[in-house]
Amino acid sequence: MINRELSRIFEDLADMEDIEGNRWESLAYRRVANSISLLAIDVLDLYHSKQLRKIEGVGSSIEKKIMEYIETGKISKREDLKEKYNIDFESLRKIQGLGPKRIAILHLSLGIKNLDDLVEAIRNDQISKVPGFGPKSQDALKKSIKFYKSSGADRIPLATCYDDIQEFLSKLRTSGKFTRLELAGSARRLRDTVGDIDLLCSSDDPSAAGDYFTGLGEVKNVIAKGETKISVLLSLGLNCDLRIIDSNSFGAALQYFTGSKEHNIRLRAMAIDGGMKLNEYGLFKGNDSLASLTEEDVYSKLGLELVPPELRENMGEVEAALQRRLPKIVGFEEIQGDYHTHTDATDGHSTFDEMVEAGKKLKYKFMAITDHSKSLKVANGMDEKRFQARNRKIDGYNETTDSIRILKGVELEILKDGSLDLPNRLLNEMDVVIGALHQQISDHMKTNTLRLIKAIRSGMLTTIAHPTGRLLGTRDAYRIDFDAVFEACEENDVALEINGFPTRSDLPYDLVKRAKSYKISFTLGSDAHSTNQLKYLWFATAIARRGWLESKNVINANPYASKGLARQIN
DNA sequence: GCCGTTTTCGGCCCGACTGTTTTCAGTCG
Repeated sequence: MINRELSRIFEDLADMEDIEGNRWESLAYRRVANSISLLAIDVLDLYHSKQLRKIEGVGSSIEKKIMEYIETGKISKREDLKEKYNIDFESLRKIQGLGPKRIAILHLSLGIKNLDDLVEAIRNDQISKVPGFGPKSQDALKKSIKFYKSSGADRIPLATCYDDIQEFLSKLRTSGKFTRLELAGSARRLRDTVGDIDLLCSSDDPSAAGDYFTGLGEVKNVIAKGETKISVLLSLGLNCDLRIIDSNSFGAALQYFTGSKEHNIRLRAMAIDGGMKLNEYGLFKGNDSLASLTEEDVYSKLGLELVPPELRENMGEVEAALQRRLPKIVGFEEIQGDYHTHTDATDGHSTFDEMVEAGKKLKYKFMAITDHSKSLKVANGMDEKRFQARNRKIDGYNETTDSIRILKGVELEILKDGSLDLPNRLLNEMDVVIGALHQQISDHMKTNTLRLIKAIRSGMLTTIAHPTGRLLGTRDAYRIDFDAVFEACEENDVALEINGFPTRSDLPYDLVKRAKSYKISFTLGSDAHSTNQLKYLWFATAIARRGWLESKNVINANPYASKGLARQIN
């Protein structure tokens, strides 16, 4: 996958154009760097299918640059600028407080090219003597470098920190220092990964509230502290911004700080077109405030339906809201059970009884037990004999209770040649057959795609498990022609899984939205390997919401769900 | 360099905070 590399290259170009004073080119490059970094699909595949222009912000000039990069490994414009600015922007830009301009000043005055040079210059007390810098700047840079080196990855899966965030929120709420406190930013939009935590509050005594906040035990370092904005580093390794807001403009502020940036830019441009101005204090016409108390007011005065936070990505939601055609996205409370769980019969850590009890406690109407098939040896995958015994056990259990129905399931290996890991006579007994690629993945798109399509056409699968195979921060999506796979799913009544396991989050939301344009159903699964991981079903639901799915698209939200076979409802 | 329910040209979001400044530029979100 070349996305990360390309995204870095355009950031690099943006930095150099900034120094050159070409503000708008810089803006264009930065936009493209951002939209490429959000893509789950390989830009290389978009190149092959001649769809580069479909990437947000890619016009003719940037399209040419991407093609040049793929065909020659270089972009001449960048090579030219690199002659002039031989600087490692990538590492230097990660230091808080260093932007392109200040990096350029340090480069011109001290010859600083990279992080090592910067550390050396600080050690020699050279920075504080550069015009525009001073002792405070030097000290701040020294601190930033220290924090950069001690911190790990910049974004972490939402599901791995969401409990911590909620706990932190509830501690703040019960402190009595705030009249209102809300989560904003990408965590409120339920993006699959978060880079920092944005909080909004109002208080009768803002200054005392701010002091309370910076004095918390969870706060490791205070980065900035003003009257309305405080920025800190939390001990759980995330930055946290707290904005202190007048309660009269809470709705406008909540809208503003929930983002996304791209969504807000669209809204503010709309405001301008209507002779208005939108900022975190409200929607204004001249000096008159038109809306500020609630988010709904702001959207309404702009002529829009209230857009759910999960959809605010500038991916068509503004147009839909304008035409009052926003989807009624599936509700968390509509999800009646889990389509993907494991037990200690294979690689899980909880027993069958423990998992079933936990499902019952969660008031699930159904739960599919989908242990691995025999070829996945590392997970102690089960053969036909073991599955038959397991199926009899499930039948026996279902006789004893009406409160939950346990579905006979399997996460089935799709073998290298696209054939299936277990015989049809066994698969016909199953309620849920989730076909999965785990082993012997090819670098060739065609090979992977044909392998999947052959399995889909077998007539035995109900669902494709974690379709892209990506692991957040570890492994990119497999190279697959997703449109061809979606088409095959549509033709053969096979559903797509949305896997809520934190490092998977697969399908990613943008591909969910793309798949929705086909007549495909979706199953949500936690992929829980122990009872305490069943909560990941909630995050699968979050992805479904971000992918614009309605309850009719999601089998788990459907009265047929407990009958098992996904193909029954298509 | 991109983009279009006014526009294929002329715009391009907006404000807080910081440090180094005598009024503002750079950075950040």
